[in-house]
Amino acid sequence: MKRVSLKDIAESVGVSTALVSYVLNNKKEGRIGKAISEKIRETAKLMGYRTNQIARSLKTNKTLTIGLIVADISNPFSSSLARIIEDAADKYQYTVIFGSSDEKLSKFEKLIDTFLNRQVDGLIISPPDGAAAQISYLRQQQIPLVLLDRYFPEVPSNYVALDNHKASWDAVTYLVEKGRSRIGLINYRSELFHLNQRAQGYLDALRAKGITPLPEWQELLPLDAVPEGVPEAIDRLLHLPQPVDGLLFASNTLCATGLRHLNRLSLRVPDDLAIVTYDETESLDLFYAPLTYLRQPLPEMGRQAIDILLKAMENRQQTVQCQMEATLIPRASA
Amino acid sequence: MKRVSLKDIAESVGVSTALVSYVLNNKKEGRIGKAISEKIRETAKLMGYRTNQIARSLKTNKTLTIGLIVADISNPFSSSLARIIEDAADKYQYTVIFGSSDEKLSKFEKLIDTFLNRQVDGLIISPPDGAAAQISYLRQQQIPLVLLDRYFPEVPSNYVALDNHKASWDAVTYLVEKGRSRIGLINYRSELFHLNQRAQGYLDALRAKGITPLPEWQELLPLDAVPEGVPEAIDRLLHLPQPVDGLLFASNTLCATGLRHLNRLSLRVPDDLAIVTYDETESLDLFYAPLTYLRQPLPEMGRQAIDILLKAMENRQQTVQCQMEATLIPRASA
DNA sequence: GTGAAGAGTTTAAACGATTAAACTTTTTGC
DNA sequence: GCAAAAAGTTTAATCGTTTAAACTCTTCAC
Repeated sequence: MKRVSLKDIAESVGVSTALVSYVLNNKKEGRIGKAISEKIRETAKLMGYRTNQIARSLKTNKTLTIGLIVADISNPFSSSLARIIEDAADKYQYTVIFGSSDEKLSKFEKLIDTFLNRQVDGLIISPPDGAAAQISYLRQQQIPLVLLDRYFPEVPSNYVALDNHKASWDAVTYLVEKGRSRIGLINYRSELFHLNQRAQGYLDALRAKGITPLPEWQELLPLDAVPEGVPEAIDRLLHLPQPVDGLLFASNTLCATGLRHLNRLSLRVPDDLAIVTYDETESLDLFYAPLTYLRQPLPEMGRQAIDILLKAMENRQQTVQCQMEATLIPRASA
Repeated sequence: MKRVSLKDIAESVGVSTALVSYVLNNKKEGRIGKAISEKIRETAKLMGYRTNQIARSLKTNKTLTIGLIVADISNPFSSSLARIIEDAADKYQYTVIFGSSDEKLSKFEKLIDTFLNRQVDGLIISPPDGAAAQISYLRQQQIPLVLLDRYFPEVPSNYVALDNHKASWDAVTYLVEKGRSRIGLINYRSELFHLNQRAQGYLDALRAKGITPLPEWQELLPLDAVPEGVPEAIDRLLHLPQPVDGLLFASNTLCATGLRHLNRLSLRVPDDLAIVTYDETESLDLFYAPLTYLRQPLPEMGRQAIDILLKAMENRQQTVQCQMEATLIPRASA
């Protein structure tokens, strides 16, 4: 069942492959005989022709493919973005290949390698900790790229990210204004700038409100120790001499794990503990006190990422950096 | 910043491109001079050579790419499978391109088209309603493929799917044995075989237990009316002259929407209403009565799908059909 | 009638790899 | 010493497109 090529059509119609190509691509408008053009189209359809995109890519040096690297496609945050990017890319005929780095630099490098070998036209990347050098290499190689969700302030590059400092600031300010004064933060232990910004915003907001943040209010967990780590962290925060009365989760995963644990405790949200979390997941609704959360504008972020990427693919010069704002959605938990 | 090709290396070293190709691909082992082989490798590294996978694909007629079509990559069911498939594919050097059909035949056809133009080596597909003809076409074209989660009993093809009849049967039997006698089912209105099996298993299990299922116990919702539909359906079931005392959700989305509504009602789960649902999501844990659910063996399903696909890519003849069993995980809701 | 313009089509190279087959040089056996 | 085998390397075709340039007819103006 050999696939039909331009040549097959050309032979069948009795013309050159060039003509077939011109007709099927609507090039040389008007300069092609009506009758023959019809005949070619017909024959192509009849023979079930489909463009070999690989051959075309080789010749045109465009694959119409975008590489998407996320931390973990099975995380709702990533998969929501993936969906938005898929749709936006599709509008411009682009197809998306994806990979999950699992926050591991080695996996990340492997994915970059694979995607470059496949000649992707551009990359949308949520880089893991330590990927600054790779990003900088890609830029130097003039690979069109946009960082999404995370970036490295020391490495110039396009990015679309949340203003995490402000988001944390808003969340903490809100908690303080709701009367909380000892506010905990559960975050990852990592060098990732966006996570540090989440911490910094938290600290700065507390200080701005005249509260001196205690070091023990901040719980930092290794990236790979969430299931056990979060419950322990919560317990520590609740067993301080002065237990926290407010809590901010720095990610959906931390929060989901945390809520499961809180469900088992006797304390009551929000009376004993007010909670705000980053990110939106369906589970936030089902907790007995639906969670107050920081909504990231994912649709805008995804669309912006594609827009910037497309621009970068045309013009490799300029750098676009896009800071988005989170919206605090107040609900029952705080 | 032109990319480096075999030719560039060949010229730089002063040999033919053939030799460079042989060396870099470790072909013709032993038949190549040690010194020159070293030199070539060195130069390749120095010049930053990377294989142009597009050119290779054109020649070898293999793209090392798998097309994955799901209903919606942002649905946790799909993205979990995507992740498993990504990992399994990666083991064999395959990359995954994906697309969401949104349960629309037209989108599905477009995706198939795009993926075939891109010469994917094989397809893993969760087909939407009405896609039987396309599947049958693909088979006739000898495109290696595996259906996942759904299949068409009238169209022979490889598939990996749940034994949905048994899963529903188990769930209903469990509910009846827990003392429930009026059991509702919230399902989609569709021709999709797997959904019908979920309904059929439900009906058969009731009858096997000597219960005559009332038609009004079965609520069928259009695929695009979940947000409004589910609450209404629940209300109808609860306002029957003899309200239902057990309920089975046929999917994670139906359930998530349902739980949100149930949270607002005064009735108590499981006392007033026992619930079982298909699929696993983190939100099931956070409902005040953690949900009893039917766990699909996603890791096995994903791995099997890749296994079968790889086999199909070698040998287009045989058809493998793989029925998996769901596990009922009893928890607080029933 | 003739040269130029226009219309319609073909030629042929190129993209960057792979690989069978051919070729050249060295080694080996006797 | 010399043929044959082995070792090492090159030649050249090919995959299926795209596309500039060349080519061949008509048609038209004057």
